[in-house]
Amino acid sequence: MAEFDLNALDEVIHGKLRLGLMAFLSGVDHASFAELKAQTGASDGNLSVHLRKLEEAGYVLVEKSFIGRKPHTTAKLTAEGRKAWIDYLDQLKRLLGP
Amino acid sequence: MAEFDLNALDEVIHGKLRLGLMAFLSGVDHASFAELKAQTGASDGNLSVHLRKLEEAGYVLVEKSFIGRKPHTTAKLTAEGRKAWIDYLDQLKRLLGP
DNA sequence: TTCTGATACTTTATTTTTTAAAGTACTTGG
DNA sequence: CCAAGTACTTTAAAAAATAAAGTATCAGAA
Repeated sequence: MAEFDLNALDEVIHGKLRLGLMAFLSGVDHASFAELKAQTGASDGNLSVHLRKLEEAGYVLVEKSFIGRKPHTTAKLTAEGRKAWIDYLDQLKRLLGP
Repeated sequence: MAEFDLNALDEVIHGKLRLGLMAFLSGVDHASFAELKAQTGASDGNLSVHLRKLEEAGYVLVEKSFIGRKPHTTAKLTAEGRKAWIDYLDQLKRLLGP
């Protein structure tokens, strides 16, 4: 009964944009909204929405501050997020085979 | 401007269930509806829908025949599907890093 | 100084996907 | 024959992704 265990693939991470965000964030300490936007090519709206989902899942920590009067958002992986990322990668490898 | 090129990730393949189907089909010559269902754990409805999407994309060839009076469906990757699969894997590797 | 365009976001609405539910058709075991 | 199971498809409902519009600030040009 050795199934291809699809349910083990983390939904939250699997979405394309979020996958890109996680991949990028896994390689840096933190990143700004603008950096994430440039790296992933996402629209503002998309980025905002998906960043929030990752935040709600506890995978990224989003910090909002002001530079002068302009809002400035930075994101970084949480410990939980890093773990989820590693797990996701493991599952993917298993799924994709040898 | 070296972006994480998310758009290069094939939408059709990326969906979880279809990813599982492609992964499984890439390792066998062909498979029956029942085998695919067992391997992926998908419900009948889901499998039917996603199999059709893969078919519409030209990635799998679905053949329907009768064994006695019962319908029997088998699926196998097309050449195009195999290529798309390899491309997908390449893109994924690139995205996920080193 | 006032207008224009750009940055930095969020919220809401629209569309697309995914999943779940129900339905059809046939077969097999009791 | 009847109940239960296989093998699907179709339709409807839920969830997700994308796009559009809106708020607020800033920076440069007229």
